[in-house]
Amino acid sequence: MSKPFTFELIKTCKQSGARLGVLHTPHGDIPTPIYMPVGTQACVKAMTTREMEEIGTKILLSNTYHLHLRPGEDLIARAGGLHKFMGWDHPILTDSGGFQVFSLAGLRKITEDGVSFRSHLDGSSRYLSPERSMQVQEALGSDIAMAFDICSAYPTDHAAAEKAMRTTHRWAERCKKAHTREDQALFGIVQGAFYKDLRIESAKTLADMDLPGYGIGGLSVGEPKPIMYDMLEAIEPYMPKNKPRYLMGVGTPDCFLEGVIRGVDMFDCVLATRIARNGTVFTGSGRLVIRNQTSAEEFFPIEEDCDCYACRTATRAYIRHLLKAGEITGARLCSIHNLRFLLHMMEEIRQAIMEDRLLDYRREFYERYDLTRNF
RNA sequence: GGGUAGGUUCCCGAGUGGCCAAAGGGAGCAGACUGUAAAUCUGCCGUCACUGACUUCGGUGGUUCGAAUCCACCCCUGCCCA
Repeated sequence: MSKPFTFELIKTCKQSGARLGVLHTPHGDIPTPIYMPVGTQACVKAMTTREMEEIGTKILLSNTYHLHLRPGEDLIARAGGLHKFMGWDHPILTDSGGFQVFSLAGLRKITEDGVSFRSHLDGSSRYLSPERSMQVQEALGSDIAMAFDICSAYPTDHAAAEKAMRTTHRWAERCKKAHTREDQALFGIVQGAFYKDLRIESAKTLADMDLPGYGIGGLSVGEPKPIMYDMLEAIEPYMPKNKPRYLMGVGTPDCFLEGVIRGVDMFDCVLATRIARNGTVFTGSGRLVIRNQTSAEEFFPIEEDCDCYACRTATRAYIRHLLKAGEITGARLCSIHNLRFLLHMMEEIRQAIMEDRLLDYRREFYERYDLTRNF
């Protein structure tokens, strides 16, 4: 019934080397490069699944850690799986919980076997391991499951980064062994912090495991962007050509461009929806803090040429008013716009790759985009 | 007319002799945000020549080394009684 998971590399951009492909999953095909909006708790904050479809979302991300704690994977399994539970009949990727272990530092203890931590909800003692993460993700029934990994902070010394990376590799093997669902792909995650030798070793080690796809983790955790780009360039030659590469947690317009040019196929990021709720929107000329006074009497859309619902129906002045008044619709309109902005940008990037002119596209983009109004 | 409670910085509201330019909210103005403990968090919020000075707590005058705080009178507001 369910098609095997495959990645089809359609072409590489003659100008930039960027990749154009299609990911075939049991819940549909995904064109790459792709941006995956994040719906941590089985919901992209402030958005309905219908709206997610309307803005052109092809796949979204959800989270093992959060859903395990609440409502629990068993309940979701009884509901018929995550797709049915949340009313999303398109592809879903679940993160393994590895990043939560990282971002909730202080509440956890990492051993060779796994991680014990305290629930941020009620303080109860919890335990996650590669096997447990696989078990939860299989119960959720996502199309793509991520291996349970260890994400190092920036900066981290070489020895600690190496140790975390080695453990991540062993855990990836354990994930592979524990993973049983044929209709779910398991992606490994490249680690190695900010050391090229470690990154390369990680890429090679994971490539040898012959997994259906690979995340690039541990980046965008506070390091300068050039360092992140260096890491991408270092591992690119060692990443399997016929497997999708997913740069985890990255989602600014310039990072999309620079990532795609360095061989990345997939991105996810909470930034778009988070800054939306906090009153900031993406525009082709840079970010706009629409919550600020300067937008109070701007009786025109966030972007005249944007096709999103917010830009078709609302003015900046109105959205600012809603945000200031604490009306949830303000956050919703900004979320719709920001997600659409990134999804649309990826559509343009794919088109540019198709036409072998991604470097031209990048130049044109930067001509309009004010990098001092970036992230 | 009598009694009573009160008038504090944009708003609400603490403060009742020095540690007060004055708690705490709110509003306002900014900043942060990249595999979401985030519709969150942080900063500013009397003026200026800003490690100091000046103006401010209904008004005027007084007591005191020193007053938003005590006294006198006046103005205004709420409530109660006639």
